[in-house]
Amino acid sequence: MRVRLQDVADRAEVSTATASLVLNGKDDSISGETRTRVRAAARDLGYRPNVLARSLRSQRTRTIGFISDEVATTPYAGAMIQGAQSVADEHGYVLLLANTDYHPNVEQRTVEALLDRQIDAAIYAIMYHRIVEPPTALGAIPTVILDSRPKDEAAFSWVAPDEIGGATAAVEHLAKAGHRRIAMINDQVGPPAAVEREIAWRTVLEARGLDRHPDLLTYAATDSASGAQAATRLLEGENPPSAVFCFNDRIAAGVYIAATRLGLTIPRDLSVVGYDNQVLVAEAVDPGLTSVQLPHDEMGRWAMEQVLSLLDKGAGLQYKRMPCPLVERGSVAPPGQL
Amino acid sequence: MRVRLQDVADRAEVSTATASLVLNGKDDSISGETRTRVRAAARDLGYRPNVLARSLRSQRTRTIGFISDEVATTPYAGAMIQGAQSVADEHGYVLLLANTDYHPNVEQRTVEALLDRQIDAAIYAIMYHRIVEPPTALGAIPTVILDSRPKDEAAFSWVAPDEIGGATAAVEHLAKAGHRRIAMINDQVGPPAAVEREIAWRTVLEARGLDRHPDLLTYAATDSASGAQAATRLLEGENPPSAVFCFNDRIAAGVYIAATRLGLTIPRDLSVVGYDNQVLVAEAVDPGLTSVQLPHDEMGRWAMEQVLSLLDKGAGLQYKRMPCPLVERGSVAPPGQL
DNA sequence: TCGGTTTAGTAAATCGATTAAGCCACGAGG
DNA sequence: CCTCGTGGCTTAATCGATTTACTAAACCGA
Repeated sequence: MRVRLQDVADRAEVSTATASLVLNGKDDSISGETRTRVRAAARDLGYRPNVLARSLRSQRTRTIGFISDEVATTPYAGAMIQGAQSVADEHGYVLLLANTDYHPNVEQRTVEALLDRQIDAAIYAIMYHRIVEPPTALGAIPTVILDSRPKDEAAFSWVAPDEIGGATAAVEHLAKAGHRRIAMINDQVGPPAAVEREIAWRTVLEARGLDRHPDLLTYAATDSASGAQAATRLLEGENPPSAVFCFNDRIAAGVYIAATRLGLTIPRDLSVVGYDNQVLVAEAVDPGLTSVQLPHDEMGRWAMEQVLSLLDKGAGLQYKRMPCPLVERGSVAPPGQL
Repeated sequence: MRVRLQDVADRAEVSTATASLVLNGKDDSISGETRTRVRAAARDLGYRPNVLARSLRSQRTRTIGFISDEVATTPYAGAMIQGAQSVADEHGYVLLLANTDYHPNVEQRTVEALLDRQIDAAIYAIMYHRIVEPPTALGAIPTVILDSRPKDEAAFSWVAPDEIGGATAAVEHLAKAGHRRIAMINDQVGPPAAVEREIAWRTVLEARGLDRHPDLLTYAATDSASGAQAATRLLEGENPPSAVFCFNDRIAAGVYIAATRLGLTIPRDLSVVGYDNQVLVAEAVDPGLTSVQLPHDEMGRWAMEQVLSLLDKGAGLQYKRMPCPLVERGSVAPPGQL
């Protein structure tokens, strides 16, 4: 059996009250001699408090619920969990994991399972496909939304990638290299990220007076095969672009495939920029893919910090667009003389 | 404030004992009329038991600790967490996450944080780089080792990929396509997985009487740049292989890069098989990479099932090598006439 | 009518802490 | 000599459930 406070108290020949007071540093009114006796007893027995019992009394569990719709499906979630977990750890908190399986009923059930366990607060990490509306049950505790925006932006703290900034940097990078015909292959499903990246792309073209022919915009599913198809359409069209900005790295990989099949060399004949900076993809292609990094770890950290300050300092709601830095590899060069 | 059992009891005009008995189905000695009253009260008030209080009494928290050295670093962990989490969920259990950061002190600390929270059991998921020795503190509760083997194999249940089977299938696949000079690019660090895959490769070559020239084996770091270097060595040697079996998909991606630079076409001039089946990599290259799948989800599920049966049925220790199926794409063809 | 068994429910202990309130002895002040 | 204050502890209530032991009333057959 585990050592209880009672055991410590017995060994030090004091009451549990005294033992508790000493071990929690509220020992103003305890004599130095007793203090040492209690501490020695605790050390000798290897006493560790039962957090359950303490939490029941204090009404705080130092546990944060992490609710996610795809803990595993993408490599994304991992980095966010990692970030959140490490901040939690620094503050003596722990993460309780839940999974919604994209299903409202499951979500309802798992959120309740967390609340039943008296989590102090929650992080609702729904991948950035949509505007979310967290289950009402979460209204009972501080909740921060991670990697997405709530329907009611004033009701929750939230953090999401600065898509506009990231996409702008990507397109500017191409423009600065000298490209005047910069195409975009966007996600055909049209999640918020896609909408924002497209706006940024369009804005840069306008601001710089670049070619804005409608053929320069096309859509694809977010896998490399679809990306290759879309790129082929683009490159075999009447006025092929000299650079392509892709919704994600998988599509960008498809652009590589299409380019190679058409006898084009990257970056000599075609420059490419991706999004997500999936190292696995970006380094699997040759030359390495220049891509915009999604700040998953930072967002996870920010979310947890925000949760804790909501909890400890009773701070107010906040939201943040986390910068998405451009990671340069070898897929961008000045346009060739075609 | 949350609704307590007391509130339900008050509303139904019974004692908390009766309310508890009814709500837990131990109502043999409670009249039908009272039963309905209690249940109605609970429903009306939306009563949900406080799991903390229950756990304190019952000494079971229905919580499993998931200890990992890289929750996020690889996309692997996600799938294992996912598998474990979904089985846990089916049984009304919940996952408490911890992170060792590869650091024994941190590990010690976080494991204790979990034990302080009275987890019922643990899964110790250390990525398959090494033979592990879980912290002794875990001896106090049932523990299953996931994706690796314990130093003392008889002390824990464990599950790891069947590397021998997977690698054998990969090399056999190449041999059956007609290749007689099958090279291997292995991980230069030499984790258990590398050792086993190399044994399997060697065994198939021997069994089938294929070329076993020492030049056919070389080593690389597990990224694509190093893979490309190693492949270049191999292909520019005196007797280049017609097929390469790679320790992982990133190295395989390097092989693609090297082949292209040398003017070789995959699979016409060179067949390639990878390991890990990282979809992101395997589909980013052209043609798609044939690769051996690591059964992360299945291992996660198995580990959790084992944990729960240790817990519920007091079952005995077990271990399992989970099969690694070969996923065929387009990177293997019969050898050309060189 | 009486002892004995059911039936239906309750009081109270318990899990392992925290903490407000109270008690006792001793020394100082009036 | 009595009271008051204070240092140094302890007692007991509390958090929200579960569960054992017990009671009170109804019932039952002789």
